Order: sequence, then structure tokens, then C-alpha cells
Amino acid sequence: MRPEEADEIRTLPLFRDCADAHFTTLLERGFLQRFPPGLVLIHEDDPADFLHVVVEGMVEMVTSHAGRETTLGFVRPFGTFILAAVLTDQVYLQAARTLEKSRILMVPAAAVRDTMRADPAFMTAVTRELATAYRDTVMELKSQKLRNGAERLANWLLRHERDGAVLIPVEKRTLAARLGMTPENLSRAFATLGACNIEVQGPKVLLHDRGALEKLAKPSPLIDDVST
Amino acid sequence: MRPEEADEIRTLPLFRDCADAHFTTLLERGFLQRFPPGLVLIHEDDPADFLHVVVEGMVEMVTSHAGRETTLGFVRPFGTFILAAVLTDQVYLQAARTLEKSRILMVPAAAVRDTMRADPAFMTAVTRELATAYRDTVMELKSQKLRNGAERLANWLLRHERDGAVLIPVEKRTLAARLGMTPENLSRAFATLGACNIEVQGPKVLLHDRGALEKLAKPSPLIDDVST
DNA sequence: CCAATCGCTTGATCTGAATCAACGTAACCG
DNA sequence: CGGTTACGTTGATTCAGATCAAGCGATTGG
Repeated sequence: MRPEEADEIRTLPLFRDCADAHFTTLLERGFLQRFPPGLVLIHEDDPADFLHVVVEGMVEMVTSHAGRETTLGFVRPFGTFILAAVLTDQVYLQAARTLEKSRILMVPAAAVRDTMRADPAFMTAVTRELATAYRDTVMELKSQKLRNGAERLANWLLRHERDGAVLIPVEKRTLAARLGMTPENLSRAFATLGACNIEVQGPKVLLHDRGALEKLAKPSPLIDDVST
Repeated sequence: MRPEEADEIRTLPLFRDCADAHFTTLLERGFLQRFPPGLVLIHEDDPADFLHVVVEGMVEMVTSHAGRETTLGFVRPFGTFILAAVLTDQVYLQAARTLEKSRILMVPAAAVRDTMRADPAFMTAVTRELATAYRDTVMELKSQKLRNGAERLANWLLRHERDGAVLIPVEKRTLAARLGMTPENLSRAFATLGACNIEVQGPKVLLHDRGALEKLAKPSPLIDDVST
């Protein structure tokens, strides 16, 4: 791992408060691995043996049941998965698949649990991280139960807007799954938002009128202020 | 509070490992209050001042947005809410409303945080509790994104079955909101499940053929094995 | 005891989303 | 370079669920 990447990880809320020695141990007991795109890193129902830290690339959290599949979220540098499964020593509830060539730091679950026991500051950080993950999931659930497809898309766009535009970092089919709709309906949702003066140019979306989009999206800090 | 209730709380995963003195302090700093049915205990967007423990009765966790409202869950003795908001010292993302006459132990957020700092065993328990809450919410999200209304109802029935029957503890309209549908569609979902030999008698539902119901419900430990 | 209300159910209709199918385009590969 | 494949879009249709409306039965309150 490059030193600046170790530094990046060190500054994460999850790691920044723990003692130097403990942080070093976590890195030493971990493995940094490269993966090609489309590779399944963890499977649903497998025991949680590692805490994964995305150092480079992007990972998709997916879940399948009875022939259906959906995307629960994306993890980008320097996000982690899945702390909750590691802590409770249970199986994963979600699978993880690389969306691009990625480099992943894999920290053995036992190392995480050992460090937690040894370092109160780390334990505190773990607690805060879990609380945040819980709140983010509650927001996602609210979004799913209280909004329709076009509204979810509009809010996603608002959240990812930079300088009046959004560059969709994944295939649109993947974004569709993330937003809980089919690719066809994502296309139509984009068309619907044309009325709010958005313009789709391949993976790039121009938001010509943020106000109009917000009027339709009705963003709320209680649903959209994810910490990630 | 009756001694046997304090004992019940003491045996909860969240409290059973902390030192006697700390547990006593938590109880002493808390208030035990009675509330009539339909009373709003906490509001969305309010600062999280208390950790609530349901000692008697039942509470509904609800959330509203843009004129829509939905139920995220029920809390029965001796469940708690909302640990995550208390820990991160943030606002509530959900409101809580009594469904029946209830008695609630309200522990000041500061007391929870103090005890956490002082008692590693309690901190560990908090972490585990949060991890569990997170996993339950992920399961709920999966249920919502991967299943249709009838399937969600079928699984809810299977989960609450006792001796071949389910006694619905709330109004059906409330159950409908909990399952993410309208009261009208809940009625129709019950009708649909008639094909699996269920029989609805007011608040009581008889499951004459668990096998048939499971065939439709397709229950999975990765969605339905909630710890609560 | 009767009237009013409320919760639930059922039917009719409408809307949003999924599905099925076709097509254009861009990327990939032999 | 040409053919193939994959992705995205669009249209037509179907389906699930929401909405609107009406009616029934039980409970409540005057």
C-alpha cells in the first residue's frame, strides 16, 4: 500500500482515534489485494471473516432472493464493509462485487475484534460507525417506502451534483437497481425529469435548473443527509 | 417500577453485562412514565434526549414525508429506541407513538453516554445492539425491495405464528403500513393467501397449512431471522 | 336504545412500474 | 474492417398496487 493511502485510511472516522500501535497491527494483519472488475468479493450467507476497506476502485453491495436481485449501495475509497457482520461474528446479509478494477484491504475479523477489545477509542469509533450505518439504512428504507422512482432519482442527482452536473459512475442498469427500479424505468424517470430541465448526455447529466429539480425531489435532511 | 420489571430490563442483551452500580445509576437517572394510547413520544427531527425502554404496552415507529406516512416497526416490552440517535447525539429519524396504554422508561442520553464511557462491558453491549439493529434494518430493506405485498404478509404471518395461528396485535391499517401497503391491499393480500389455506377471523389468522404458506412466502434466514 | 363513528372489506378505476419486444448505437473482437 | 455483442432507449402491454367509492358490522356515545 502506498503511504498516502495508509494515511487516508488512518484519517477515516473509524480509524483516526485508535492508537498508532493498534492501527499498525490492523494493517499488518490485513492483506491488500487487487481484484478485476465483476469479481464477487463476499457472498451472502458466508461467515464474515474479514472487514474490507476499499482502497481503490468501486464495489457494489448486492442481494438476491428467489431469482430477484437488487443493489443496496456502492462503496468507494475509503469506505468499508461489513462492520456489523464482523462484530457479531455472523454471516453476511449482502454480497459484494467489484464494479471496476479495485484494490481492497482485507482485515481479519479477529483482528478487528481484538483491537476493539484492546483500544477503547477504537471501540468508540466502531460504535459511531455502526450508528451511522444504521441511520443511513433507515434513510434508505424511508426513501424506498415514501418516494416513487422519479423522486428517488431526482434526490440521487441532487446529492451527486458537482458544478451543475452529475457524472454517473456506474452503468445505468446498476444505478437503476440501486434506486429500486428497472433499467427501462430509469430511462423513463430521466425523461420525466426533463420537465425539470435536466439533460442527459450518456453518463453525464446536466442540471440546468436545480430549483425545479428540488421542487419535484423534495429533499429532506431526514432522508438524504447520508454521512457517506 | 416493579422489581420484576427491573429484572427483565437487567436481563436484556443491552444491559445484562454492565456492572450493577452502572445499571442502578441508569435506572436512577431515568424516569418511568405512563402514557395513554396514541401519544407521540418522540418527533422526527427532534434532538435525541432520551433512550426509551418500553416496559409495558406497545409503541409504533413511524415516519412522514411530503404528506405520506409509513410505519417502520413496533417496539414491545422490553425493547428500546433509538440507541443510534442517542449515541451520535443527533436528531431522531423516526417518530414514536404509543399504540396502547404504555409505560416507558426514559433514560437521559447523557446517562447512556456516561455509562458507555465508564463501563466497557456496556459499550460492548451497545455495539452489539447497534450491529443487530443495523442488520434488522438491512433485512427490512431487502424485504421491501425483493418481495411483493403478499409475500411480505406471508412471511410476517410465519414469523408470528403460535400454535397454528397468529393474533394480530395492532389494527390492520397499522399492520398494512408496517408491511408497506394500503389497508385495502392488505385485505386483498389476505384474500390471496386464502389459496394457502389461511383463514382470517378478525384479528386472528389461522394457518391451516404452514407448508403451503411457506411455499409462497419463501422465507429466508437472510431476510426473516430478525433478532427481536 | 338508537345514531353516529370507525375499522374493515369489496368493487371499480386509475396510476406507476414491470415485462416483453424492437431498435439504435457504441464498444469489443475476431 | 465488419460482425457481434452489450447497453440504453422507446413503444406496447401487462400487472401490482393506489385511489376512489360504497357498504357492512361492530363499537361508542348520547
